[in-house]
Amino acid sequence: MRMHNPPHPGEVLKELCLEPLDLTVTDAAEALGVSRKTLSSILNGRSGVSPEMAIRLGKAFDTSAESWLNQQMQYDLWIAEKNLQGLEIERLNAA
Amino acid sequence: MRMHNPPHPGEVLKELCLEPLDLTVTDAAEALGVSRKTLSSILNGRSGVSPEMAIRLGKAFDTSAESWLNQQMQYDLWIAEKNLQGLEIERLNAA
DNA sequence: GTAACCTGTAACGGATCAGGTTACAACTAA
DNA sequence: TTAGTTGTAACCTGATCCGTTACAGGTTAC
Repeated sequence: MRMHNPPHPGEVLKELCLEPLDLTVTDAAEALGVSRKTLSSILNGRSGVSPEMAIRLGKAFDTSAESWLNQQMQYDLWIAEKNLQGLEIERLNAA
Repeated sequence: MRMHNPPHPGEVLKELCLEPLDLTVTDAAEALGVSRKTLSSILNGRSGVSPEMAIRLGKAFDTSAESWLNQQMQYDLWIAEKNLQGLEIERLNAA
């Protein structure tokens, strides 16, 4: 409800990390210790940021792994909410 | 680094949601719209809380889906950090 | 033009995971 | 004994992460 179309973490990664440093996908992937395809897939929004990838990003860019996973979470949640649109679930918590 | 052994969300779910309401696994699973096995698997720490499950939990127990996913994230991150123990990644952020 | 990169991506395969159904053994309570 | 609850094994489907290899298209330098 809160977030309208949260950005895919890959966009943020590209705009805030790779582009400012003029890093090529190839070089960044090598530095992160993953294949070029894996990083490219994230940058183009075809894969999510896994916990392990979040740790790699945190170490490489001196950020917190949590911040990357939080972005991924917001994105996944937004997708899931669209998928479960109209789902009715009875309230279980007693007053 | 911060969290020592964060609890699996299933533990929290059992202790804070099911037990206080005397809810059986069978009844809760039915109310959530998932199979008994799926819920049991989460409660016993054999499955994680997916984004869709987080939404179901949020609706059923009047909590935020984010809170469930955050717990799952902390747990996943803790596991991933153990798996990547000793991983060295060169710092890429220019000063 | 040619060579050297960088890039996205298709096409494999492997591993893991969420989720379902069915079925069974164990336990508890009426 | 009978009924309800529970964990879980077995099996299936679909999705996702990651890897390698290979290709086509782009850019840049010579």
